[in-house]
Amino acid sequence: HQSELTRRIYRAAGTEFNINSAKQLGEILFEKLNLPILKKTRKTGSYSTDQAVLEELAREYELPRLILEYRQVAKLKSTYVDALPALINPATGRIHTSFNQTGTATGRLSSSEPNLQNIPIRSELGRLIRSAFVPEKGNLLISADYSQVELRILAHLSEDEVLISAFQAGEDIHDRTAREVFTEEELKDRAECRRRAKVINFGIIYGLSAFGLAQTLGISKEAAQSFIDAYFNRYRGVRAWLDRTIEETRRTGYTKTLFGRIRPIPDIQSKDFNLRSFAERTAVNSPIQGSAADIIKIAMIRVHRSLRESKLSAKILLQVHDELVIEAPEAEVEKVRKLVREEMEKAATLKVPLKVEVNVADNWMDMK
DNA sequence: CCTGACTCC
DNA sequence: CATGGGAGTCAGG
Repeated sequence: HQSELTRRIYRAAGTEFNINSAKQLGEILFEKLNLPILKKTRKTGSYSTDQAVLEELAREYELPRLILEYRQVAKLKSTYVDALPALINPATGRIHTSFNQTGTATGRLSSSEPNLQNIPIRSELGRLIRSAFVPEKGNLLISADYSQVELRILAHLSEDEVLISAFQAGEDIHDRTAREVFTEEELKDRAECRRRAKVINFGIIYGLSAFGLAQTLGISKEAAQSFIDAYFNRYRGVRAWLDRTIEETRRTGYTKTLFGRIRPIPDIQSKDFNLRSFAERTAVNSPIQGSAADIIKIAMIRVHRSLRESKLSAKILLQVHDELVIEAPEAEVEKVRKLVREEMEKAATLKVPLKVEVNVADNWMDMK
């Protein structure tokens, strides 16, 4: 645990210091121990000690490895373990978040005080925090999440033939991209190819560059560029849509979601390359992320209405961008499962089906 | 109050 | 030339 980690860090550093201070840590790593300076921070030009830097240094040195572990534990403790119990409302015995409906640029909701849209799930230790979220006695939690909703929206918007046929056939989209992009020889390591294809698929939605892909996959920029070229060679419709969307945004000055939500993108006409590049990535991402936000909002209304009309007492507890968490009496679970899937899948009719995964458990950790 | 770090989709 | 979209919270300074 944390105190043991702290001792080991002081020993590796050869001195005691405030581990939470990026400034002090930078001085220890790069001035006292003379580790290689891989990156400076953007605004202040100080030594970067971010995750990517520490991970690279951790290949050769002990201290950065310990710091990474310390930071993970410290964050989980301060943000969740220490903070959440104090926010239990004595009247209800529950934590109540605020959902903000006008805070984001794309139409997503945000959640605050506390943010229940960023409860840990990826790390083993972090996941344990989810097990503290439980339903009332006699009830169960139901989680319903849209499968690959943003890539399905991309398929719809771009009308790309390969993407559409993959989703219509119910294929694993990352596997399909792997088969489209990589050679027979490369595909012998199927798992690695799928992992890379997944990074590419998501990256496309964010306007990924060869440099960014190279960084993420730990490969050369040239190799990354050839993957991207291979992707666009197979997904011609996606390339055309990206180009068309940027061109149209440049002309009109705004982007629009499937349901008409507008986001002004003034920088798209900037002469500053940096500003304009950010604007172009925003212009392709916003209609995708924003349409997904539109769809789940429609789904929330449909689910709520349908639960009421069916005289069910199940309640929507949370929305986490592509997921709804519902609390239902055990006796209602089978009905609610079916109802939620249907209402979410029918919230919008696209050129590809919307698919929803439903899971049930007696706590939020065991739901997947 | 800003920055940089960590958490999520 | 810089280099993946959208958020919130925490600690340090």
